[in-house]
Amino acid sequence: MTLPPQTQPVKSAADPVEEFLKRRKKATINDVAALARVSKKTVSRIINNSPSVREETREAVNAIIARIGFRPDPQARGLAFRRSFLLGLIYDNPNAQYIVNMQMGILDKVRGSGIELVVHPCDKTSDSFLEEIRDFVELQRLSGVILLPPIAENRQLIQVLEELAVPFVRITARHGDDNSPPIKTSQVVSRDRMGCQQAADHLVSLGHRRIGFIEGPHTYASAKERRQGFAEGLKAHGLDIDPEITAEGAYSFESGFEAGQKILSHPDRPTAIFASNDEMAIGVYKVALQMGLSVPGDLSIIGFDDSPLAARVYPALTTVRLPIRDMGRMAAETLIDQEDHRKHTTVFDAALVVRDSTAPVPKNFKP
Amino acid sequence: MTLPPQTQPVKSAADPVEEFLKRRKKATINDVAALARVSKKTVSRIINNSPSVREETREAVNAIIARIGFRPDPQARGLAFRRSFLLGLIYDNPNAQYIVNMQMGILDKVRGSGIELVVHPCDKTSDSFLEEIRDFVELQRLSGVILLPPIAENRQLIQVLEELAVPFVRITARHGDDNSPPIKTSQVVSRDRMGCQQAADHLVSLGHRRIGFIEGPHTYASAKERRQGFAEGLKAHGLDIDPEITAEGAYSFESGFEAGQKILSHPDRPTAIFASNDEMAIGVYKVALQMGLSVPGDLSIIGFDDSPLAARVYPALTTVRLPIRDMGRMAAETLIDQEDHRKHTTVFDAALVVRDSTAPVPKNFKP
DNA sequence: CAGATTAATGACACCGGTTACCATAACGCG
DNA sequence: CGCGTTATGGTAACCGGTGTCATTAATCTG
Repeated sequence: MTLPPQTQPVKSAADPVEEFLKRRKKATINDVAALARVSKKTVSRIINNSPSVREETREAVNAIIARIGFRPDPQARGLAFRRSFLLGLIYDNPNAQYIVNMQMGILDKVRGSGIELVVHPCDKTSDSFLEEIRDFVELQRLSGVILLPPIAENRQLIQVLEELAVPFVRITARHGDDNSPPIKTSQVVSRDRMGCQQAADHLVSLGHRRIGFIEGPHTYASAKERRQGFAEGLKAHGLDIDPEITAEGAYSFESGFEAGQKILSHPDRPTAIFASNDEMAIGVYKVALQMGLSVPGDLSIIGFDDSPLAARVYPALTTVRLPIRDMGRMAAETLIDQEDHRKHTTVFDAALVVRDSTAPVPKNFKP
Repeated sequence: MTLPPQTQPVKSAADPVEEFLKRRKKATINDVAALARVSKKTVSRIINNSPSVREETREAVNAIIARIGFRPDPQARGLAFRRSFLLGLIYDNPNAQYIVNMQMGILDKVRGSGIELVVHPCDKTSDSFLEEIRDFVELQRLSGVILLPPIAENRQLIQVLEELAVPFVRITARHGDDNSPPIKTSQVVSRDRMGCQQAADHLVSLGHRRIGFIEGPHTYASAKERRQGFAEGLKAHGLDIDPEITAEGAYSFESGFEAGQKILSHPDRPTAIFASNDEMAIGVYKVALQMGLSVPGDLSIIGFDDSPLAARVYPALTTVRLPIRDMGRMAAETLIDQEDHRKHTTVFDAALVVRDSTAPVPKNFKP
C-alpha cells in the first residue's frame, strides 16, 4: 500500500532555513550561501544578475533569499564596488516648492530601488564652494549627482564633476542652441521659451499691445530663455519688447514690487505685465492694489512657475507651469537606467495655466 | 667652517610625503600609517580621538594627515562600525516651506561634520509604510532619524524605531503634559499653544469678542495644541470658543475656504477669525473678498506658520511664526551631540507676527 | 634596582560584500 | 576518443577601516 505523494511536506523543525529564521539575526550573504549549499560567490553573482549561473541554481538561491529576507548591505557592497548607492541633489536655490517637487520626482524613481537621496544645498558665494562639493561627491562616492538651477549653469562646478568622473544631470531651461557654446552633459530641459511664447500669445489674443515685462536676473539661464520666448511670442504678432516698460528683477517678491512700480509709473503705462516668475508677479499685484488698479480690469498679469501662491492669491494668477516633478523623476532615471554613459537629454514642455488675472483690454482704454 | 642651521630645509625629492603626493591618489589609512611609521591601528585611534596615544605621536600623524589630505572613507568606517554616517529625515507632509526650512536647519548643524542627510518622505496610508521605514533605517544603518509631524505622533512608527534601537528625535507641538500618556522620546517641541494664546490676546485687545475659529484635523497634535492655546487665550479674557462659529479644516486652502464660508454665513457672524494655519487663513481671504467684506475693516484674520504666503497676500497676514530652522538644527544637535542616550527635550517659543490683516472692531459694528 | 603596574603600540582577524583567478564539469568537434 | 571550449562554482585576496588582545615601552613601588 502506497501513500499518496505528500503535496504539502511537513516543515520539519530540522529544516535549516527554519532553524535560521528562529535566530532572528540579519541575514548575510554567508547565511544564504550556507543554506543554499553554494559558495557566496555564486550568491553574489545572482544578486548582481551575472549571466553565468544555471537557472536551477538561481531559482534555488532566490528562494532562500526570499525566505530569509536577505538584503545585501549597501555599505559593504559600496565598499567593494567603490561607489555608494546614493544620489546627491545639489542646489543653491531659495524656492522651497521647486526643491520639494524636484525631490518628490527623484524619489518617485528611487523608491524601493535601494538607492537613497542625499540633499546637499550649498552656497555658491562661499570661497570653498567648489571644494566642499568635491569633498562631498568624492567622499560619499556618489553614484550620481543632480544639479538644479542656477548652479546647474556653473561651468567650474561642471568641470569639477567631470574631473571626478561622477555621472551627473543638469536641470536647465537652456536648450543650448543659441550662440554661447552648449554645455555637453546629460540634462533635463524645460521649454521655458515655449511657455513664454504662449503667455505672449495669450495676452495679444486678449487685445493687449502694450505689455510690460519683468525679467529675471541676467545671470540665470532661465531668465534669458524666458525673455527670448516672450520676445518671440510678441514678434509673431509684429510686436517687440519695449525697454521703457521692462525691468530686471531678482525673482523675488520685493524686486517684483519695485519693478512693478517702475513700469506702472510710466506715463504711457502698459495694459498687461508678464513677470518671469510668480513671486515677482505677486509683487506687481501689490503695486496695482496700492495704485488702485484692478486686476485684471485695468491690468492683466501673468507669472511663471505655478507656485502655490498663484492659485491662492486673489484674483488667481495666470501663469506658466513646468512639470518639475516629472523632470525630477527623469533626472533620476537618466542617472539610474542609462547603461551607456552617453550624454542624455530630455525635454519637457511648459503649459500656460489660465486663471483670473488676465482679461481683454478695456474697450475705451486710455492710459 | 660650519654652515648656519638650515631653518628652511629643502624638501628633497626623496621626502616620502612629497613622493606620495606626486602620485595624486586618494590617501588611505595605510598610506598615513606608512608615512608616519606607525601601524594603521594607531592612525585609527587618532582619527577616533582614542585617549591612549602619546601626544607626540598624535601630532606627527595629524601632520601627515593634513599634508596628504587624508579623510577616512565613510563606507569603510561605517562597515566596521556597523552604522553609517547618515541622518534620515522621515516625513509625510505636504508643506514644502516647512520641509525645506527643516532641512536647512538640520544641514546647518550637519555641514562639515562628515554626516549627510538622507530625505525619506513616505506615505502613511500605504500598508507597507512601516515595513518600508524599517527597511530603510535598518539597511542604511542610520545614525539617527528625525521625524516630522504628523507622523512624529505615530505610535507604531515610534515602536518600530525603538525596536531598531536607532536614535531618533520627534518634532512636535505637543508637550505631552495633557491627559494622554506622554511619548517618552527625544523631542524638539514648539510652543504652538503660546502662539495661539498671543493670537487670542491680540484679537481681544483690538476689541474683538466674537471670534471664529478654524481648527486643524483632529488627528494632528498641532491642531489640538492650537485649539487649546486659543481657548486658553480667550479664557484669560473671560471668553470661550463658540462652536457655532468654529469649523474643522484640513490645513489646506480649500478646506479653509469652506470653513470660512460656513463661519461667515452665520447670521451673527464674527468680527475676527483665527485659522490654525496660513493656508486656511488665506482661504478665508477668498471668502471675505467674495462676500465683499474688507480685511481687516470688516473682518480681522490671523493665521499660523508665517508661510511665504502670509507676507505676500494683500493685506499681509498677521500670523504666528515658529522657528522651524532652529528646531531643525536642534534636532540634529540632539542626535549628534548627545553622548548620553537619554531622552532629550528642547522647547521653542512661538511669536506673533502682526501685519495688516488685524484691526480694531469698527465702533458701530452691527452684524 | 628588581618586579609590578600602567600606558602606548602593533598584529591579526573581521565587518559583508566584491573581483581575480583557478578548478572542475559539460560540451563540441575532428 | 582526445582535446579545446565554455559554463559553473570555489578559493583567496581585497575594499578601507575597526575590534580584540598581545606585546613592548614607560612609570611606579618598596
